[in-house]
Amino acid sequence: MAKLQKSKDKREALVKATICLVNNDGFHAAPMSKIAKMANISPATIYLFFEGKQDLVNQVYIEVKASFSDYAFETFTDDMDVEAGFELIWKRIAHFKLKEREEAMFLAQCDNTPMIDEPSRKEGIKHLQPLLDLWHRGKEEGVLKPVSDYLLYAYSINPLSFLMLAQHRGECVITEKTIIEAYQAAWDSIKL
Amino acid sequence: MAKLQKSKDKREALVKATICLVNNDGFHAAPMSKIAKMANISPATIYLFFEGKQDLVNQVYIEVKASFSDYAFETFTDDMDVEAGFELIWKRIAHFKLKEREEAMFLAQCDNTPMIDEPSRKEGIKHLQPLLDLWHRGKEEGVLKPVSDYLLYAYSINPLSFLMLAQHRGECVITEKTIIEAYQAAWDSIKL
Amino acid sequence: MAKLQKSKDKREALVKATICLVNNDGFHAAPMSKIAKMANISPATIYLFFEGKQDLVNQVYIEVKASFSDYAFETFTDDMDVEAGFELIWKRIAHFKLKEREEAMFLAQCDNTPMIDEPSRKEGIKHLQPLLDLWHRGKEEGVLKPVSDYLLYAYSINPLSFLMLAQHRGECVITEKTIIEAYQAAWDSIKL
Amino acid sequence: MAKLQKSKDKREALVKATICLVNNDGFHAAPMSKIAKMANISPATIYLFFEGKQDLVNQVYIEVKASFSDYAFETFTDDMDVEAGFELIWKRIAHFKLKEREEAMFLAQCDNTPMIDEPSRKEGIKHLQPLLDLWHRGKEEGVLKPVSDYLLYAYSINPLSFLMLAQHRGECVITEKTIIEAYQAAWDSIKL
DNA sequence: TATGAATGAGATTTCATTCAT
DNA sequence: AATGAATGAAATCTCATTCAT
Repeated sequence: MAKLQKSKDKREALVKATICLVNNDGFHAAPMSKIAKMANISPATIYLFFEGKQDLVNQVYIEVKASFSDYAFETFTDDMDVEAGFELIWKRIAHFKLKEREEAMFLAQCDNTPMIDEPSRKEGIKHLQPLLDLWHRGKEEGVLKPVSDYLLYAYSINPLSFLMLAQHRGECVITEKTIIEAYQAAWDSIKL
Repeated sequence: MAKLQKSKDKREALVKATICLVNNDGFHAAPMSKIAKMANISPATIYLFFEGKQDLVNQVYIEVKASFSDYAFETFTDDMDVEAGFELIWKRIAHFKLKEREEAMFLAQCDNTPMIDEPSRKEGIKHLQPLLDLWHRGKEEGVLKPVSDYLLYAYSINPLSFLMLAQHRGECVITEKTIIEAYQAAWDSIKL
Repeated sequence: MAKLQKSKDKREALVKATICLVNNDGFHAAPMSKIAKMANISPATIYLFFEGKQDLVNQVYIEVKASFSDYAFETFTDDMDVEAGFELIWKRIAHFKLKEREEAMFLAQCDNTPMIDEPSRKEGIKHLQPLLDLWHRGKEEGVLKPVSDYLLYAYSINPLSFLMLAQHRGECVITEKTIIEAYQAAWDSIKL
Repeated sequence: MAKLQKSKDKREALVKATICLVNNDGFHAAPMSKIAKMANISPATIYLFFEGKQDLVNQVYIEVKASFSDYAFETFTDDMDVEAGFELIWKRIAHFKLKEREEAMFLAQCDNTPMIDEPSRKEGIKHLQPLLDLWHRGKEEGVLKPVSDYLLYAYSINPLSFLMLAQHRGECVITEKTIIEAYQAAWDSIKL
């Protein structure tokens, strides 16, 4: 049990290190040796947990995406009305991005880069289903614009990633007020 | 003259090859040797035009960003009223992204990655000034929401990049109808 | 322990190979790959011990210089009178140059070339202090000419390097008789 | 004639550039392209004057050595008595090294490095014959120690190179007084 | 004669991965 | 399970040299 714990700790450290290095230097400047050093383990040990670098990144992506989705939908139930449900989910997402900046940044980079392979990307997206269902209902009820989910996502969810990145580069600061304004913009863009 | 032309051609080929390879494989999987091969020149020749790989990518970014901005603002004059001006610029941007998919993709990846260094990023952003001026006017006139430019950009411009990427991955198709819907979402998100 | 030993052996082999190749071909014709091959290791392994080629050469220089100085001053104590002390040191130096031809040759090349960077050169020279102290005393006692240490070194110590090089090129042979004659010349040049 | 002059100028510029760069960076850091740039000609043009880099360096060596020897022996005639003749030559050599620092430095580096090939080295040494003849006479007359020419050279001539190098590195300054002291040391080391 | 452009060959260095322990 | 050492393969970059003009 203690051993198993230690093993989990190592894996956890690896995941953290990967996120941190990829965020700051990009995939191409995050060598395995650096990741290992930052996680305080030997490079060779990485291969006990992951098949290789691609697998490491893929798995980190999937896990972070899952943790992101879990957070986003934790308080949501599908009996909520569409606007309330959307606001709830949106705010949870925004909160996650503020609270878990490192993980959010990592996802943003993964989503705009050929860094993750297709199967893993698909796997990561699956968790968004509750939101898609909600949107489906919203369109049926005439609350949301009758446009594709990609469009809804592009306008109501994805902009948060852009704001995150800008903040990370020190170009702007995201405050509580920003969040309120952003939600308004998000909702305005998709509501009918 | 003929020589100069040939030299320009080589540079041009290099730029094209860089865009293409980075789009498909990412910065880390676009080695100089591959870029050279695709441009049909010797790897050594790259260094006649660029100081190194970082410089190559930086310069390509700046050039593509400039060509993007030139296109976006070509028909815009600052005597237009805010909504008309915005629609004009927005549609030019959308058109550019449809027409020059490769270049647009490249920009999307650069803008979401620590691939480009800070000075080059700054250089690339400078060209957006006319849009920022228009927004400034829009806020003064009470046509636009009184929020930061980053927010306006995140909600009205950036979503197009997301749609581009999704299309590139084969997840969705962008049609004329999509563009109309997208414009509506964009304008709804920022108009007062 | 066995492992550590092996690691030290590799480093040792690298140092030996560097000295040998630089002696015969010069810095510019001693590529890392050749050095690695001669030391029977992979080129990549060099970088486990040294930061790069410049660091490799610098460190080899410092080590050889230290080993040279250690030998030169091993039997010297500062209670010896000046002439006896000088003769002792001089002969040790001469002996070192005859015995450790490779190392002596290497030092000669380093000392006459912009091959070693300034800090390392300074580091290497530090070890000569006992000789400088002896000379200081010699000048005070009126045994040595009241001239700068550089002059004393140039005339009493450095000529040995020239003879070494000439012998290495096959131009002359250094015998015991040569050493005796050389010492006489050295002493004559600096004694008052 | 004008053309011939221009051609000679180019060659001259090449020689100067080679000396300068090798002095400051060493043979290994004096690429043909840098030499060409410093001489204000195209790299290709070097090959109109020299067969390649090795040939360039060899020829520069031979020329500088010849110019050095010419200067050294210009005022010497073999009817002088040994001490006077030696003093004359020695002082001319010292003067050359002070006056033509760049060229002297270059020779010092060539003489301690596997930079020059054997035939060229031999060629360069030939010019020293008058000094060797003088020494031969000096030994016969019992004025000089009966030791090999290499020893005489090592102790009476070569030390000047060491002083030059030390001065170039900024470690010491050679003044008129230094020259007088150095001559004394030189003569003391070889006179019987 | 002179050159700017171009390059093949090779130098240095990096890195994902493996292996002996 | 865990690792430090080691490395093959490949990446970036340099340079002496050549070629078309």
